[in-house]
Amino acid sequence: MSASEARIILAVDLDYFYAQCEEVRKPDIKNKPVVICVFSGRTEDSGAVSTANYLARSMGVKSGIPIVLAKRILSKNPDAVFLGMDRDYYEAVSERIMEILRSEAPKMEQMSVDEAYLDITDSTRGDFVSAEKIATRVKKEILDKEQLTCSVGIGPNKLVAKMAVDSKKPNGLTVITPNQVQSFLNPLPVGKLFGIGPKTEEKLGAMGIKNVEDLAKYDQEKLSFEFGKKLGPQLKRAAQGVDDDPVREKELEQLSRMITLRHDAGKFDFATGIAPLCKDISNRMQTKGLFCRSIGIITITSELKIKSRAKTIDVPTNSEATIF
DNA sequence: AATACCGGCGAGT
DNA sequence: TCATACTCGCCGGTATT
Repeated sequence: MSASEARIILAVDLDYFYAQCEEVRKPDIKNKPVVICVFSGRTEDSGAVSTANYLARSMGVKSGIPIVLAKRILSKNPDAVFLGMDRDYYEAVSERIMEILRSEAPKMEQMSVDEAYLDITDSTRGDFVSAEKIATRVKKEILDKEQLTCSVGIGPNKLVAKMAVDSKKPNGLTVITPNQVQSFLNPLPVGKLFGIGPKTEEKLGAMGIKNVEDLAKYDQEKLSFEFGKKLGPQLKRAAQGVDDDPVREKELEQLSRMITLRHDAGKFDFATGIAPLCKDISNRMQTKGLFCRSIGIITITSELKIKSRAKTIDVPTNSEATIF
């Protein structure tokens, strides 16, 4: 790669975001275990934990576990706080923070409500010491203006920046320069590599690939055969810390609305069940001035199997009736 | 042969 | 029953042009 292509990418990740937002809003819960819940309404406490503050995490409460399990874990902790998710509030906080980040670097890509990448190649002129100063400034600005901590990772591309930010949380700042990339990634188990989840980790393990170094050295042809012509090469490149994906603002391409049915379906009246969801989606699209041609429905069965059906129409729409 | 679409998975927050 | 609500990307297969 020529010197002109070298980049410096900064990844920002707001710490335990929903729970931290609640701590700012309700300072009295700051030193208690805080658990943000998505109540499904099936029974009293059915649903899952969205996120939890670090005190709750230290006791074993983490994202995705059932609320009843979290309550069991914290049952000896009378001051534990369980709050329903308030997405509108978190999104409002997020928007203000994303504005701060955008003002720091115009090349900004928001990945989710609490994560973003900045391409700071230009303002640092390729200097990682200068990059670290920007990171410190960003952290201070978010803390001063919103009383929130975040973690920052800096690397030569999005993948390494992401791996760096994940390596030290909360309130972390990790810099990985190009000549540190291999020693940083090599010893990690492949499952820690961004993009490799449980299924892929299992399959790689069966092939004798345990850590990132094993994957980085593995035969390209065999990887392509096992994982396809896209994912195969991508896996090896990721293991080598190579990633050319540019930082760019992405347009929202999918909007969805999901609910848990109050009871198992048996026979289910789609007309009454789906109508409110169509209305929600239509409202959101009209607010954002969006139109769509592809409309689908997804169901998840009691065995957690996914069934989906989709249609593409000729004339773009955002009308409730058409979507319905 | 190229492109679009479909349904199912996998991954991440 | 312990198992939320999103969003994005890829795969193999089929349909359309």
